[in-house]
Amino acid sequence: MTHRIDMCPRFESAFEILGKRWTGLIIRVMLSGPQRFKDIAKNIPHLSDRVLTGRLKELEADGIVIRHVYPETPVRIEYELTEKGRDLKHVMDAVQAWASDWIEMDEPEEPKGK
Amino acid sequence: MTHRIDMCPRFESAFEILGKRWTGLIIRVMLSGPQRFKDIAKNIPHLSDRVLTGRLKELEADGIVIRHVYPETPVRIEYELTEKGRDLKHVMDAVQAWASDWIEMDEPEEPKGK
DNA sequence: TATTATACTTACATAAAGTTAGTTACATTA
DNA sequence: TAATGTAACTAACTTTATGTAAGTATAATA
Repeated sequence: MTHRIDMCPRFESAFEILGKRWTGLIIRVMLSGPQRFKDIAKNIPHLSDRVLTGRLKELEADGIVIRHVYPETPVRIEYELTEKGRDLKHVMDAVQAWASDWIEMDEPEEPKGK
Repeated sequence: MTHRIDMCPRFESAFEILGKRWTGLIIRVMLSGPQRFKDIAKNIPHLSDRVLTGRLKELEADGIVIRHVYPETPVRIEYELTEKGRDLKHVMDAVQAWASDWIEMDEPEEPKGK
């Protein structure tokens, strides 16, 4: 009816994943290799256990992450990126490049005067 | 204390912007040139006015978008990406490439059997 | 049996997003 | 002059997502 830009549904799908809080940081941390739950949590300061659990499940459902269970004592569970997940490195690199060019960091991490 | 990966604060900042629902799609639509409020809304189906207003303000505050007011009748307001915003094209291209490689679209946009 | 550690769950509070309706400003029309 | 129409919001309310704190499951060990 009206002429609208043809928004690629794959692009929309991609942003349903990336456009959620924490997802980008989780993937970035996992790009350095398989990680245990607590290691991911440790590397992403304000991320809660509850949300990390949810995100890992979503990413697993999306085929971006695999969950490995090692029946040791205590049980060891590792999360690893699939090829699909590792290929997001190109996206993360682009974000990093943009951030390096454009984000200033004069103020400390949590500015008070807000 | 513990050894954690040094999460680049610029990267975190970038994902505070990109890691919000709709932001990626809004920027993608704006990459095709200055747009009026209603045009952006028209090109992003399920995005509400309320959220679009908020996102445009955030993006303006982040220096990614400029708001131009043309005192015509009725008043015409156009939103345009700044250089900082246009430079996000590289990120969007990487997302598009990843999505083209990895996102399947067998099922219709809103699968029923979920 | 009690203790310890990891990887979750659950319950509840707050913040963000969705939905619908209304407002403002101005020119055109009746 | 009053009614109408349009774009760009804004307000009120509901629903969903996230934050926070505490609790659970499992298995080896003391």
